[in-house]
Amino acid sequence: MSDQKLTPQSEDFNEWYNAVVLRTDLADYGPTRGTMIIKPYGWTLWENIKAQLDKRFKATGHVNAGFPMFIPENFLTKEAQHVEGFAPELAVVTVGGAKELEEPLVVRPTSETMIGHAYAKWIKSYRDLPLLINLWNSVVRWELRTKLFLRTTEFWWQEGHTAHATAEEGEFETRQMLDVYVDFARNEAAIPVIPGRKTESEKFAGADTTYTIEAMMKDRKALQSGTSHNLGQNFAKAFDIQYLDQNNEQQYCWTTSWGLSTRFIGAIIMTHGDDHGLVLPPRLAPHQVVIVPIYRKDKEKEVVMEAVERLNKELIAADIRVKVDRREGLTPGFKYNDWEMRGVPVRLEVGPRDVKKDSCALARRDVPGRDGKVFVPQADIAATVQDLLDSIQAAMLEKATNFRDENIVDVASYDELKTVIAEGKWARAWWAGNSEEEKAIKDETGATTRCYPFDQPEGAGDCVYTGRPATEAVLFAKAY
RNA sequence: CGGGGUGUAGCGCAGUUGGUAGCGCACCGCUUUUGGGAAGCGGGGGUCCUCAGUUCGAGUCUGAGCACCCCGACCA
Repeated sequence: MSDQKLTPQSEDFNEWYNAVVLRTDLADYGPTRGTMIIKPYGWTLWENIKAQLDKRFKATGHVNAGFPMFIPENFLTKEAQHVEGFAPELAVVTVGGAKELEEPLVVRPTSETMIGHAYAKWIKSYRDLPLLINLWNSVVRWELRTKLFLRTTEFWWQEGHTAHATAEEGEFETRQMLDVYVDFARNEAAIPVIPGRKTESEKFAGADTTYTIEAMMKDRKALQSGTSHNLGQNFAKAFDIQYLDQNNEQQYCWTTSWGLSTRFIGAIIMTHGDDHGLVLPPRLAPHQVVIVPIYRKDKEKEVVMEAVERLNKELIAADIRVKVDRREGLTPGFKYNDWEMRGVPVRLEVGPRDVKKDSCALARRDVPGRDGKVFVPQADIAATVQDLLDSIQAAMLEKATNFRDENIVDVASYDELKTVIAEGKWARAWWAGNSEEEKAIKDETGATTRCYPFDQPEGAGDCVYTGRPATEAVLFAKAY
């Protein structure tokens, strides 16, 4: 339960974040370093995220499956880039059933290799393609520095894995699934992500191309919130995923993978949260409406609760996720603050005075305090609340979009880039540099390339760092 | 894995020259309260991070170990 005020974001964003996660009961620390217990409130949010994504995956022809958590160690070594990328962060099991294992087992950091093994067995002919499978699971990466939701040793996610007959189909799939993430982020989470392509140095280990959605947090740091990889034929060759084409010739498949994790909860927290706590987008919030009854004596309680139950039923009947706060011994004022901290989009208050007037109070979370409170008739409450939820959802997206746009600056020189980054903003610049030059910029400014955004400026220009002719602009920002 | 810091009730902390552990919040009970973070009274809760040492006696002194946090390097 909540007690005192939170540290304001402006004072210490990091402390604000940790306190919000713990005090709103989204998550807790696990007993071993870097692990996270996702509590029911956080898990319900994750379930709502899952439902929206899963719906979109099914609509694009994908099916779910379950794959083993233990991967034979030699699988990881088959794709050169992949091993190099993941070797430092693997958890390895060497003992099973009290006996030393013949071959150590890697706890999956991601399932490309296990999928490669299976797809090689399953795919024989062009008739078996495309193969479109998604996994909902958890993976383990031995991170050195962890933070709840953003980077934990074990995290939950979905990983899609597909195999196709042609390069074009593979690329189409990779882009299509990034579009799914963009649509989900914007329309369900009210997060105006920027889709784009990663530079060479920021690519997934083993991918030809990595696409990303980048989100701007309230401290203006960037958060990579979902990725989609075109794996080309790299894994197909490493795992011998071949099919016989119409001409009776063996061909290597073209594979993709794409993932979005519980990190996205961190994106929601840091995109919308304010000094009062969480602000959850109505479409994903575990509770869309909380009803707080107000009464003093038993006689008041009786009439108030009668109205509360009636309103509750009407909202449930309209498929609105509603919770009645029936806790005794807490003042209404306490409950207002409590649910505000937990980010519930709409609070509905009913007291004796409302009962007399057939009214109730509606408070919208995106406008905290008394300012966001209006009195409305009880009649047609479901329609009134639904309108309010829609309007909150839209307002949150608009606010986040404005914030994002105000904090991205086009820069024409390296000096300008340094200034903009030092101000905490993102810089968009013409770019024709290589990985070493990216590294140099990171060392000097702390900023990394986030992506070549799909939304590009007109024309061409000179690279902000090297002065070489550039045809693409890249986004620089400090990132989580 | 480097540099710094911290380990005492669920959380935040105090604990004097070494003398047998306390405060606030939270929790439980009762009473009065309840339209923007209520109050009184009564209660429960501790391997003082671990191990070893010094001492009649260690939360306090010594040594070793462990864990966590912050800052860097590495990463969804």
